[in-house]
Amino acid sequence: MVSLKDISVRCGVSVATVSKALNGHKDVSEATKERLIKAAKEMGYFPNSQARALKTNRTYNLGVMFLDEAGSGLTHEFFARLLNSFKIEAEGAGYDITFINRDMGSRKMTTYEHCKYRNVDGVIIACTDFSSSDVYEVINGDIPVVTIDHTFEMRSSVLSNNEQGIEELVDYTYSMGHKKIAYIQGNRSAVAEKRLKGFLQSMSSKGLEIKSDWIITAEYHNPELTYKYTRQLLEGSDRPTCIFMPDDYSAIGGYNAIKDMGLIIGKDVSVVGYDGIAYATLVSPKLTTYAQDTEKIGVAAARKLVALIEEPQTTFHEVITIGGSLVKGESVGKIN
Amino acid sequence: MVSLKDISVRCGVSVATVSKALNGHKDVSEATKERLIKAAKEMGYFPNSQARALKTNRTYNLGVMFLDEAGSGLTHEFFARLLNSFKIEAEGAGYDITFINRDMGSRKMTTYEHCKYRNVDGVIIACTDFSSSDVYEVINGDIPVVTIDHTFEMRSSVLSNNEQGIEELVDYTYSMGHKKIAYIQGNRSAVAEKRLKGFLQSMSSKGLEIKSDWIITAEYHNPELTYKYTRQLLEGSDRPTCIFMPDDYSAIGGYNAIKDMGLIIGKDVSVVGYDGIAYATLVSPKLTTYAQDTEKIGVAAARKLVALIEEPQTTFHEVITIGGSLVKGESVGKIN
DNA sequence: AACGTTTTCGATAGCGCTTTCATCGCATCG
DNA sequence: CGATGCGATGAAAGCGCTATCGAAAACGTT
Repeated sequence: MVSLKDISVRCGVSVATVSKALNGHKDVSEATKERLIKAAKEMGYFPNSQARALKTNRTYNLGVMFLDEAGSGLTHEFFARLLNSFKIEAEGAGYDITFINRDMGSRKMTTYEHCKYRNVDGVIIACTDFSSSDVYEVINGDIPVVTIDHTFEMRSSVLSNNEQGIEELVDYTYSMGHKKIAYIQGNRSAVAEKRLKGFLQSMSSKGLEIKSDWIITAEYHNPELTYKYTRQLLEGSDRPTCIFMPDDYSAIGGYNAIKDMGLIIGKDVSVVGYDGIAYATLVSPKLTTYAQDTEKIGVAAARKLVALIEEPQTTFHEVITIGGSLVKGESVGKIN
Repeated sequence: MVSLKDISVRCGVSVATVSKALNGHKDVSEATKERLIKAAKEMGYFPNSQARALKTNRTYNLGVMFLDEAGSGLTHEFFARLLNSFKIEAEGAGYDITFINRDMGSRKMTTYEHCKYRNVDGVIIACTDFSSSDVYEVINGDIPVVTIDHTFEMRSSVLSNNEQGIEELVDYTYSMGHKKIAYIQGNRSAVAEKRLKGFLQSMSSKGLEIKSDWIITAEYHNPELTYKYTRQLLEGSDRPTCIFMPDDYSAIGGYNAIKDMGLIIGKDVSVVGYDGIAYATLVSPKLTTYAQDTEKIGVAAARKLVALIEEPQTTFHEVITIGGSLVKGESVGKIN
């Protein structure tokens, strides 16, 4: 590896001057600056990020914290898309992405300790158990943090407009004539709570009856469970005409339940998802859902995090809400 | 941040001794070792990975190189699952994962230069354009590399048994009575070639006719294109009884084409996918496919890469093939 | 008691970089 | 012409850590 010293020797200047020239300081003449930059390029110089980090205490590395048990995590399309846009935006700002966890190798450590060990400049927390002690430790630490879909006091977060999303879905469903709507929700979480609130408010503002039997708690990303509860709902004597599913993926479980019972989706029973994943437009009938703007969420999170790192004085903590959009599929039929 | 020096001061020993004690060297007495380790824990000490890397030239960081244009990449389930298991295995061995790309921020650089900049100990290359100059540069560099689903001379790789997978699918399809089989394949690549070879060999070994019109090149992960070609195949006067799709995801495009034409999957036309993604068992009818063992592939890649890094003398380059398994869904019907 | 051997520890150098401060030449000015 | 200021450069320190080597201490042996 070619170092600053190599360049300095070849050009007959000091290491300090080379460093300044390459970092665009102004106290070095244009002439030598040009000469040194040219030499650096010719010699294939690249700075050693470790050495620089050691000196400056800045790694230009961002930690990504998320849960990866139970096959979720990377496999989760919402998260994958989010991470993708976050990554692109962060890279554009000059930051790399590193996964942060607890216990790397034989070295026992908490996630926060891991952050310290790697010296990440900031952390994004998404798709995880926000009540875990690992999250708590990071939140209360001194590293800039942005959380996704969960807010903490004195911290920044990016949220999908979950409440409004559900409301729009209820509006649409109602406009199609549905009055008997069941609601299967995901794991207990801030997101689930927001959505449930949106659902309940919207229902009651329309004067629609909310049967407690029709509010069911299942799990996100679990089609089997949704399958089970969908059957349960449809086997009752009083059937809902429309069922809200926890998310698009688990909605497929609902689809299968309905099909298995010999009913027709969008005619006998309508279905509503949430997320707007790619499959939503591929399944038949196309799923009516609310598309979260994962790209915007990722970008917003990256920008906020970078701002918190680079301009801590002039950056304030805030809750950024990103709107999504209703996707009218074919899974909600008209009722007369 | 508490450093070695802090510990050394508090315990009245030298920095060197503390370092040795914490790294388990044998030239320090059990007594002091114990004492120092205890103090380190009490003081919340964690080594500074940058400083260590600077000295040892080992970062315990692995670079992941993959394409993320065109919405593929992280969103690709095959890759996401692969990365997940790779990550878990690597972390178990004490390595972190960092994404490696070209041009981070304003700093123009090739992927290889990025690796040098971050000093990654090794690189895994997957899901990318293996003919790109960026890959070429890394392959010819001096960093340990493992490639997925593509082999290079003098380098290690992990492959899915693509050839055999397709053969098993042909065997099964044939056993269900199919003789008129069409084959839609993905982008030109080593994988596509292997699979095509498997298909052609298997077909001819059974004496089945291979119509050149029925070998179509589409794209991986592109349901729209598969939709188009599936229609094209079925609109011809001579219809295949079974169509092989590039992958499970694009198979959904085929499903839709068939449904839109008023035909029934598994009865009028049979469908075969490839990959074994989660949706394969959720769509209806369940997709017959060949499940790649992404977990094993990721684990094998991580193990090989770590071996190449840690025991370069006793590790040889090899091509590791990971077997998958036939998934009999409901999309291939019996023909009399 | 004298010597060799082993164990335990510390001083030191240096990884590659940035940053502070001193230096020095040179133009400017009263 | 000496004082002043300014632009350009370099010497040196140090970030936190590991590795080398030599010193010192402890031990065993005759």
